[in-house]
Amino acid sequence: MLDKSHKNLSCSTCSARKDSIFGNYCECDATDVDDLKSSAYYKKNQPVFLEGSFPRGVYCLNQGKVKIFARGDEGKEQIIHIAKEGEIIGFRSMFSEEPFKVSASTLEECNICFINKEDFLNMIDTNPTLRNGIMKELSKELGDRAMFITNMAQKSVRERLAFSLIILADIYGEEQINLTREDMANFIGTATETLIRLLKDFKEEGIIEIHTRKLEITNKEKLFQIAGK
Amino acid sequence: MLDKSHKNLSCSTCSARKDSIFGNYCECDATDVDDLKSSAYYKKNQPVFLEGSFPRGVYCLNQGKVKIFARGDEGKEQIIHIAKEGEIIGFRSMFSEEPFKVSASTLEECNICFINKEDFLNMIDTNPTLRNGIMKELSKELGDRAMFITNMAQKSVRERLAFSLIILADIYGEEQINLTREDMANFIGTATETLIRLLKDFKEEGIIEIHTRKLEITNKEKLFQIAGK
DNA sequence: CTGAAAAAATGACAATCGTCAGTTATTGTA
DNA sequence: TACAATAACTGACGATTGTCATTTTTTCAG
Repeated sequence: MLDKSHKNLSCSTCSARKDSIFGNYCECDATDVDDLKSSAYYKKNQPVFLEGSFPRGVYCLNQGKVKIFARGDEGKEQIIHIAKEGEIIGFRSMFSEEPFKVSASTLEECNICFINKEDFLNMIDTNPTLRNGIMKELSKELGDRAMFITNMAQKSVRERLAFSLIILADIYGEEQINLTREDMANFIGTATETLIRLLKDFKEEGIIEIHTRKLEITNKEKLFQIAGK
Repeated sequence: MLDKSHKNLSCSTCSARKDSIFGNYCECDATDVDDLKSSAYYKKNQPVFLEGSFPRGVYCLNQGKVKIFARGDEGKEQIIHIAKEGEIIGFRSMFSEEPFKVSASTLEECNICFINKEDFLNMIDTNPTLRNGIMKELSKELGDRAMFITNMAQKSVRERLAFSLIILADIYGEEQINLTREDMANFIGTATETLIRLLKDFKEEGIIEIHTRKLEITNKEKLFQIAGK
């Protein structure tokens, strides 16, 4: 259970900071950001922002994971990205001056800081290093999405599952992968039933161990092999 | 046949300029850019830049269409985007400081201008309007790709074909859509044979007319209906 | 601790779609 | 204009994957 007295959160002691854009690109004192931000506790499955709405600022993840997803025509979620500690989310629509094209929702308990739109844009304007970091980030993501699209279009579901498990293992790090079957299916782009069957196959092949909700990868080599390259 | 004496190209008389980032965001005189750029004629199916290489600058399309594509594990192309007159391509990897994640190749005869990396980055640094335009562009594309991924993952090939034809009609404007079946299949994310069969269906349903290579859309309403929303 | 609700799992079945193998049509060039 | 090369097309077939219906397991609030 996370500490809900979120008032205590401080950028200077934020353990996620080292992995963030702020940590990497901003020479400025952490206290500069501290004064601008507010913090909030989010419980599991709580929306952070919604497709179609206009951004009021950016969100910086202190603790917990957040899914970024779009909805298909029949309302089915397609998870585009899973953000972890240190990531800043929701800044794209601020630059494009469009409403959000995607929604964000917590996958577990989270502590999330918020920086106001004007303050953030002001930081970008006055801090070239931060600005370049953001541009680098945007460009990198565009490259990643090109690969994501290619995988979606050309790989079988089995291959995509292997590929996605590698990505998820990276996101979850030391922890075990902890997603509902539905979320995982929506990340891979398949039906929940198909995912469940394939997970069973992987288990029988000794690639993963299933501890109810949590997944442990026992043969990463083979995952790479199935995913292709 | 395009004029191959590309030395004549000038930004101030460039008909593509009004649709470009330069036209929209750059108050600076067109002659500023003119002095920096060089121009070149590309014949059909000529590479502009290649996945894995490092960018030396950016390319601005004066005339013609260019496909942007990634390759899957077995070398199969996945077309991510088709760029038309006025678009600037190849600037993402310059910011991310990574090699190109995608390749670009002409789909027809093209005239393409080139701006050196240093000159372009210098323009970005000194021109906030242009810079914001670029950031807006990057963000917009990220939003578009989220939708692209969702379509790929959730729509049937028939739905994706309808959707893609709408996009292609927009890109080709007054002209008729003119792509090889293979390129079109690689854009939609399907096998060439499947595409051909579906085009035949669409023709029989009175949605398109096929003039050998060129496609004409005769019932756009129905395309929207099939594509979903 | 218990029961209701949510999630996970299984089975049966059909449709979509990719693959392979071969034919016909078109294009570009000598 | 002819011919070789490339692209477009057709047919047959099976594997993959989605859908629907149902059962089992897990979660969580009272």
